[in-house]
Order: sequence, then C-alpha cells, then structure tokens
Amino acid sequence: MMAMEPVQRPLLRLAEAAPADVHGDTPTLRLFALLEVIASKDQLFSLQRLTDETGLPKPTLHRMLQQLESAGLLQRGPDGRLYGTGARLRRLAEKLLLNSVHQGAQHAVLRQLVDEVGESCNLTALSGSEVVYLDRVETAAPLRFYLHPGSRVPAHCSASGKIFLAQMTPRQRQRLLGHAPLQAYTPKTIIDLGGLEAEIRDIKRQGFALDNEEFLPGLLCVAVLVPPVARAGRPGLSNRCVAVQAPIMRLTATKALQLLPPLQRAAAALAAIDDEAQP
Amino acid sequence: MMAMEPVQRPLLRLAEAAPADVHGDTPTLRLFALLEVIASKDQLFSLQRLTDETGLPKPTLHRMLQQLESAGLLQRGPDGRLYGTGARLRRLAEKLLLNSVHQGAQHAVLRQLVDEVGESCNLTALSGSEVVYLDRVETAAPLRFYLHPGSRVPAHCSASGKIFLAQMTPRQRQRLLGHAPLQAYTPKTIIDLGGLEAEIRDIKRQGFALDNEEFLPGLLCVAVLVPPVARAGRPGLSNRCVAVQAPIMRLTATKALQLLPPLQRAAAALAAIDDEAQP
DNA sequence: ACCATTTGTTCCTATTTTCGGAATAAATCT
DNA sequence: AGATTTATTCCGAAAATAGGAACAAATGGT
Repeated sequence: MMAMEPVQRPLLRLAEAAPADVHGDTPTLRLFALLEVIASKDQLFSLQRLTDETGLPKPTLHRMLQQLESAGLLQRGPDGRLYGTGARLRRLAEKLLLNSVHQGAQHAVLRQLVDEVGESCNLTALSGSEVVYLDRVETAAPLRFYLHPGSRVPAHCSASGKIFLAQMTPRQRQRLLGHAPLQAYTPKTIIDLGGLEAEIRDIKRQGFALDNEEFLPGLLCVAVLVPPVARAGRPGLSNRCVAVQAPIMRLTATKALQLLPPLQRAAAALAAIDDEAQP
Repeated sequence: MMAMEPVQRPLLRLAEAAPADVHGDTPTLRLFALLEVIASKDQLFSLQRLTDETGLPKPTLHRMLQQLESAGLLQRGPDGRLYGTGARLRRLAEKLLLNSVHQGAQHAVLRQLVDEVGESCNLTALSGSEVVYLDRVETAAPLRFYLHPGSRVPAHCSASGKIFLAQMTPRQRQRLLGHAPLQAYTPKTIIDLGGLEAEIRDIKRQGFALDNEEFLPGLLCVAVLVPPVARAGRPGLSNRCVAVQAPIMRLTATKALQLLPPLQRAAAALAAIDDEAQP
C-alpha cells in the first residue's frame, strides 16, 4: 500500500517512523492526511486502530475525531465506539465529483492520451523549483512507475521541469537554480549548470524535452508544453506540461519521438479547455 | 489581558449575516464549510468571488486557499489566478464514496433490489467524465458480467452516465465531452454529440436511461437517479444512480421497463438513508 | 500612456487552537 | 474480582490562525 514511494520530498522533511504519513505542515493539512487514511477503510474503525496506523498520539487523534464527528463529517456506529464516515462528508464528496466538470474535462483528455500511446501520462506545473504532478492517468501495463498526483520532482532532472526552465530567461534560471548545487539522482542527472544550458538550447529548438533516466533509473519521459492562453495580446508563459512516462524497457528515446504528435494534440486540447474557464 | 466575557461562543450555530455560513466552531471546521462552498462550483473561481460569497476577510481566505493549494487539494488555473479543485481532493472524494458504501444500509438496499429483480445491480457516481461503480451486488445466475466496485466506465456509453449528463446544462456537457472525441466501444455506442443530445432529451422526459450494448456487446442496463435530498427548497443535482444490468439474453429492453418500479423504490430508499442524518 | 479602481499578496501580533504527556475512566478479558 | 486494554479528560507549552492595514499587481477607462 504505502510500499514504494520513489521520492516525495527530498529536502526539509525529517525521516519519520510513522507507519502512514500523516504529517502535514499545518494542523489542517494533517487532518486531511488523516481523512485519506480514513477514506481508505471499508469498515468502521476504532480509535486504537487509527493510532496504530498513523502513529499519532491517542489524545490528539481523539480530539480530531471528536471534532469531525461533532461536525457531522464522521459518524459513530451504533455501539458508540467505532467511527465511520458521516453523511455530510459523503455529500461533500459527491458534490465535489459532480461539479468538477472543468477538471473532469482535463482528466478525459489525459485518459484519451493514455489510450492512444499506451503509457502513463501526466499533467504537471512548475511550483518554485519543483514540478508538481497535477493529474495522472496510469497505463494498464503491469510494470509501471507509480507517481501519484501531488508528488514533486526537481525541475532540473525532469522533462517537464526542463521545458519550464527553457521558457525562462537565463537570469531567471540562475535565480531559481543557482543557490544550491544541482542534486544528482542518477548517474545521468545533469548537475552542471553549463550542461543544463546546452540542454535547454536544444529543448527550445525542438519544442519538447526528454528525461532519459535523469531522475529515476529506468524511467524515460517526454514532455511538451500546454500552449499558454492568449490573454489580452500578451503571450505569457505556460505553466503546464503534458508528459508520457514509461520504463525504458518499453519506451526508448527514439520510440518516444513518435509519441509527439498525440502529445501535442492533447496539449492543444488542454489549452482549449483553459480558454473557456473564465467566469 | 482583560477579563473576558464568560460566554463568548454560542453553543448552537446562530444565523449569521454572512451570505454563506462558513462559521464553524473551530478553524478546521470552518475550512470544511469553505470546501462545501467550493464543491458547489462547476467553474474556476477567484479569491474575490469567494470573499463575496462567504463574507470572510480576504487575507484569511487567501491563507486558506494557499494552504489547500500547496497541499494539492486545490489547484490554480493556468493563468495562476483562479482556483479549482485539485487531483488529490478528487481522489479523496472518490475513495471516500467507494469505501463508505459497505458501512451503511445502502448495501442492504441493493441486495434487496437484486432479490426482487433477479439481476445484478449497482450503485454509481459520476467522477469527471467517468462513471465509478461504488457498490455492486451480483445475481446468482451463472452467466453474468463481472464488473467490480471501483471500476470505471465512460459517461457517454453507460446508462448511469447518460442520466448524469441529462442533469447538466448543455454548456456543462459540452465542456465535459467536447474536447476528446467520444470513443466507440461497440457498433451501438453513440459517438455523435448531436445524437447524444437527442438521447438525453428522451432520458429527461422519461426519467430513466438505457444502455443497450453501447459499452459491452451483449450487455443491457437501466438506470435511475437516486433523488437528491431536498435541501432547503433547492433541488440540487444528484450524484448517485442505481442500475440493473444483465445480458440481453435474459433482459430485453422491453422487459427492462418492467423493472423500473422496483428500481425507483430502491432509489427512494437510498435517498431516505442519507436523509436521516441532518439536524 | 496615464491614472483610477479593483483584485491579489504580504506583514504583523493579539488571540485561538492545537499538541500531547500524564492521569483518569470505562470497557473487555481472564 | 483483578488485570489489561481502550477511551476520555486535563492542562500548560507551543504553534497556528485571524484579520486590519499597508503594499503590489493587474485591469479598466479616458
């Protein structure tokens, strides 16, 4: 379940012994992490079981559950001891899914792309010097890298990240990357700023970026930009990428190039969705 | 510093002047109230719009949204200004619905329905442009389609999906389906948007939807909506369906119509279950 | 191009909340 | 009944929130 998590937060995260990671940076987020644990249960659960699974102190957990219960988000079973999801929470979940029309359209494009190319695809954005996975659709193939939405990857060693960097001026790149040395995740990671600049020139010329095992051994990735919305004449930078991602066993660099047309089509479709999102 | 008023916080939630009541008794709960406002939106929204709707001070709201965004629960649109729901939140919502089904009396209603009609039945919800099977009870008949809870089916070629679509405005449907071509799973799949609109008109008039081999050859399915809880006069949309499903060998379209009364009874029973948990 | 207006973001500290160890109560087992 | 496990209450220290006010950025109008 929580077995292999390749890299989630390389820096500023203490190694925790907690069985399930329920450690947000703020009480609120911690509470959502708790809800995620709860949501994965298909049976009523006891306070004790949750403390075991999350590693949180019992009084803390007790308070959280009580709070959620008194708000109608959780509900206690007939015996008064076990907890389950409350009607209010389920209703919230329903409304959420029903109304995420816009995001649903994005997801559909991604799904369509996965159907076409047969490999896992994802939608990413740049946040600081890291790339965030906004959404992801997995291939059906049994061998695959599981990287879930919300996880982060350094910009300098991911296809999406490099293509974001390629949009910037050298100054901006310098400011973003110049402070800490580029970390090497694999032997192929580019850790030399000069080398990265050269790579970026290629990317600009080609219009797509490759990550050939620069972040995870055995993982190859191709990314293209979602064209930016033409907002009042200003060109503007794009902050989203679509990317295909697969084990090198199935996807070599040359084969990856053949996936560019569908990728670009998906990118265009995503841009079209963004266009109509203004209320 | 000074002596405080002994009673500061009313025990009961009082009617507030704020346009939408976002006043929990604790920061956490206030945040859920905010999420409920957000969940009812089918478009991206701006900070300003939310402050208008909730009456919360702008810096406060800004902090909340920022927090949710950095956790991947919300995500910002491509222009970097508008917010929408994030993949992590949608995933949480799905897991929640999926796993909280067995807990309640809902499963029992479904089993009862299967006893009455003699065919496999399921409970579904819309997630994006796909229908998710929340729960399912199989018939005892040896010949059957096995579709387990958690599996997904495109909206445009399933009975449940089409009835969800029928609730939306044409604009919403367009947004949801307009960006990727409708995929044909069988010769009977409706892949033409115009044809789908016509079908949807029929569904609206009749109050139920049929899937006659549009997704899997040989599979017929009838679905009705679980009526939404009539919350303060406002009708509101539903995000749950009950459906019967059988091989055409045993269930023809005409025979399927005879199953509508028990289906509708089950739907009403399911609606009643969630009703009994409100103040 | 300019200024007016609206909208988004940052600052900051008084006020609330949370945190969680230790003690206590209730339930369950032997 | 006594032993053990599980749930709940207490409470001071530590952390997070709240939101007015100032500031910055984007947008609109002329």
